[in-house]
Amino acid sequence: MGTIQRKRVTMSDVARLADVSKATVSAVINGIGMVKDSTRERVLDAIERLNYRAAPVHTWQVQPTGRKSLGLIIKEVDNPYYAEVVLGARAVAEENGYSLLVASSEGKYESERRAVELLRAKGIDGLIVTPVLHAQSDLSHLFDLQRRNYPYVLIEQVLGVRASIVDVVNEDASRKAVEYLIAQGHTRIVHFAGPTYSMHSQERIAGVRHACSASHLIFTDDHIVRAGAHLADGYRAGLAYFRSCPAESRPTAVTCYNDLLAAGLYRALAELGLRVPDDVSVIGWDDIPLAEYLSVPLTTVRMPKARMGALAAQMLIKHVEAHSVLPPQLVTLESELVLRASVRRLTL
Amino acid sequence: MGTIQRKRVTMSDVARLADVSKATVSAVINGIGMVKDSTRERVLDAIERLNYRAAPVHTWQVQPTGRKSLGLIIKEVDNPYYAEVVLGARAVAEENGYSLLVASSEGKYESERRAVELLRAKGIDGLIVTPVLHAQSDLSHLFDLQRRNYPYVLIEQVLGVRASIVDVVNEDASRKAVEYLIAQGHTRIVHFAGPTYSMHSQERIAGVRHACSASHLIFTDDHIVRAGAHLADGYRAGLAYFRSCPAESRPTAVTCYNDLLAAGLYRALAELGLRVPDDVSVIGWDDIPLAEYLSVPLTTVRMPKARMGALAAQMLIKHVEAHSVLPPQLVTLESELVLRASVRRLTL
DNA sequence: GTGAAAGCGCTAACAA
DNA sequence: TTGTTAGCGCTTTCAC
Repeated sequence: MGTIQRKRVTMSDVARLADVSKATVSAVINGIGMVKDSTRERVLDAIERLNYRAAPVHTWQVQPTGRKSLGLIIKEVDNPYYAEVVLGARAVAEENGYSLLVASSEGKYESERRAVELLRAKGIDGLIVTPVLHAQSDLSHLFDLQRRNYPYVLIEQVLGVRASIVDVVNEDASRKAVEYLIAQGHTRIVHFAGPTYSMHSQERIAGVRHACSASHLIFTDDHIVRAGAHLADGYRAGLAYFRSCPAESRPTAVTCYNDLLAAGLYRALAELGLRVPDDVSVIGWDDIPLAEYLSVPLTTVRMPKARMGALAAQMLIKHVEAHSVLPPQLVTLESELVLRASVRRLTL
Repeated sequence: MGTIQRKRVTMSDVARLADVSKATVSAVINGIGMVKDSTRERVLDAIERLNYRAAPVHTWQVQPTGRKSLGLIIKEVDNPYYAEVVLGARAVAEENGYSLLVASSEGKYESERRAVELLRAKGIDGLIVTPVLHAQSDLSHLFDLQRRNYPYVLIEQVLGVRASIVDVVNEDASRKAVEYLIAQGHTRIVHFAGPTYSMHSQERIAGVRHACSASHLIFTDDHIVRAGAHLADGYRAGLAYFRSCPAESRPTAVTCYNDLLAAGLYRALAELGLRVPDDVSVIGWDDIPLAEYLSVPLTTVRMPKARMGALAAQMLIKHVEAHSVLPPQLVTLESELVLRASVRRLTL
């Protein structure tokens, strides 16, 4: 009663209390070998009495089957974009006998750092990271991995790290999207921007900016609306922006950091009595499954989400299973503009 | 060249090649203590040459800060329902200094089993599981946890396991939903059912069935359409069902296993020229964020998703940190019918 | 700065 | 069926 646990309860404690040897305790716990029922009872009872929990065993021998594992650190749990990336990575992992463990940084550097350290320390075989953009861009946790010769792959570029990377050319896609809008006769374009912790967000802004200036369109910081990454963000930003926007200077088209933003914007526009695409054209990014199921199917820049995850997993497994240190590998994928019904051709 | 690696490369090998002691190698890897630059170089070089990867250390001492961890096994990565559960669990975990690791079974028993074993074997401190319904209902992996006195919490009931559980009364909610439809004058109700591996799916079917029979409504197996859990499933099933359904016997209302199904159904109906709610009323389940952003905001049964995750995490942490074995705890939450625009009042 | 040696909690091999 | 013993790969004193 009220006994204070000073030290971790160990297998020896259990053995002592049950009056058996450690080996017997081990046998009971792992359900191997034959142990007399009465003995098992005693052991189990001792375990409960002491609240004993076996310490993880670092089985230095061949990994027991089904213990191979990969980690994946994403940035937003509730973003279908990452869901598809996870699914792609998971498929490849399973194919190769690996289990996939996912952690999310939710855009916070500290969380990412802790997740990286945790997964490595726990003996997960390798890591895929979608790194958050950080003010001071502290890469120490990644350098730490390098030092330890720990296999990892980055999804999304991060400057200053020599590692294997899978990424997409974002600027290119932005250009295509904006050029398409311009070709349809749009001249007043606004961009709803994503979170600052995302490199993709930055690249998409830059892409839109360049494409506009290349076409001699005016695109200032006023044409960038900081929105976010979720449905509610698109709704809020859309409502605020279009409410305070005089009808005559209203943008004819909006490009959104992602499809979720676009879907939220749809609703805001509907509430304001504005129709898509008649009054406002909308372009999204990612091509999440929802995009084609919206009331007005969404024109969007398709990211090869599952492919990115799959490729990263493939690369990672190669590194994990290599008998020697492999040189970093860089794969860059293309994105593609998917034309649907959310953009209207303007009469000139 | 071509040296075959017979055994795992160990720290001793590195020490030998670098001509230092194991302690020095350890110091270099962990970046602690002062090591002469030239020595560090030699060690790092040896690590690379041998492709050495430090084995996970089972630090029997106090866990280094930021190593506390919880595992959560979900059933579908790309289902916003689980995203919310994860978010709820994650928030509580972080608050208490735990990192959350997520694995998905994708509805497959084998995956669940492997994930459970992996997370336990790797020394994750505790587990939350949304168990898949399995034909033979093999619970051995859960009993294994019991035997090991390993802390875990179930989300969704599973028969025959004495464990801490967080769940929702599904049948009740089904009844409320159907009674609401009936009160609105609906008499021809069809249910789009979810995947067989989900207990919730079964319960929702049963709930609808009971509610109908309680109101002397005809509800046979013909009124159950096996759909699935995703947008595409709702679309496919919707298209198939309503296409082959003579107009005069067309259901006036559809209840869907989840909101995703409902959203997919929306699109199918639109393509068939049927309007929601004018021609067909729709009720969903879960109340995912999307529900209120649909073109016709969806009436749905709200599941306390984040709360379930949060509560499970809270319970789990209590078990993990308890100094003695705690008795299983059972929490049952209520769900709530959220009235939106997708159900029409029928004139009689 | 570095090395030798002790010890961690556990499993495995073998003897009883 | 059970106990004894010998490791496992790593970190950690503590001399040098």
